[in-house]
Amino acid sequence: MREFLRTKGYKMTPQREMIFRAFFELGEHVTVEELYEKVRKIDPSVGHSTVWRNLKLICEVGLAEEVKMGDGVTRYDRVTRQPHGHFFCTECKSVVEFNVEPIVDIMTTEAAGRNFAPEHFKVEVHGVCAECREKVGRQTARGTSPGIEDDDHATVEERGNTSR
Amino acid sequence: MREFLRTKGYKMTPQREMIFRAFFELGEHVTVEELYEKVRKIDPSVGHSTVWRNLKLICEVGLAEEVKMGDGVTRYDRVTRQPHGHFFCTECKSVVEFNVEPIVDIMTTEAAGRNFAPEHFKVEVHGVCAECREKVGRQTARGTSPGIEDDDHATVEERGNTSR
DNA sequence: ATTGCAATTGAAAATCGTTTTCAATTGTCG
DNA sequence: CGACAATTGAAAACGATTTTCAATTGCAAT
Repeated sequence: MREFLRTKGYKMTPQREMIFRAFFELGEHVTVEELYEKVRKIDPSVGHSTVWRNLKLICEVGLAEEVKMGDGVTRYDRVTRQPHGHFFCTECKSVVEFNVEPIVDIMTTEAAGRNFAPEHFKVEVHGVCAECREKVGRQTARGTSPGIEDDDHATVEERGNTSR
Repeated sequence: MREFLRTKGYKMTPQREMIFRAFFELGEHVTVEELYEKVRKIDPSVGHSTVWRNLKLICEVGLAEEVKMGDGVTRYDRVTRQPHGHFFCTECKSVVEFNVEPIVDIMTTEAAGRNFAPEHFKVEVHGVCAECREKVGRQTARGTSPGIEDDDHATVEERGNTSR
């Protein structure tokens, strides 16, 4: 690893090693917060920005990539695995993966037709997972337009707004 | 429209009407900034937060939805149109759409198998568009051997480059 | 019309995730 | 060993978005 980084013009430091290791020990879809937590359990002196910078670095050297599910939190995914899509549960925030090979094929063809050079594919399905469907009894399944009943995303600890 | 909103418990106001109208006059992938600009050309007294709030409202009543392309800027898309994917050029920030029906079919099947209730699909291809490839001569493509097919309707929308 | 009240507004301040600044420290290479 | 660029930590800066708050304004019931 030290070598790998050196060839790219980066130095190895204790903090960096710790952060890299922690990142790869955490599973998939790691958030900075999670990584930060894990790292400072080992060494509380490691700074906020150092974790950030190194997470970025991991991406820069091609070992991970950002995954944003429009909820404001960026997650980071190792790139070692096959390309994959994500099921995002809007209720419990869980993330499940699925195979996207056939989809990537389609997109590749589509891109070629436009002389567009694809570098990265992103395929997401937002909805409600099996467990949450049971709990909440929500039924927005079919291809119908989502019910726009006001006051959704309940049960989740959102901002405690009650004013107005 | 006034009626439509009233039934949902919202009032119509001059600002609101102006903002709604402006939003629908602007094309696709509208940013708050663009909308704000357009609105305050008509009435400079309209506040920042009012535009924001109403854009959110447009989404809430189901007339538009957020489209985040991982570059920090949220765009808003009318929901009247067919579901579509986005080609996102990392160089010039242009956005081009493509049909995703076959892809949605696959995702729907995939979701059904997991008893996942899909509400929204997001399909993106990030890469370099035809024009930028010529300019920069970049070739970072993967699996794509870009046969120079007919480049048809490429509705390329230039975007002001916002640094970050 | 007049009234009551919740919805709405504008301005400013507050959040939140992320990035940058800066001085001090530490790898790496000659 | 030194020099020097890369790295670090803390704090401040940032940009997008949200909230606060007092003042205003639709709208429904009088």
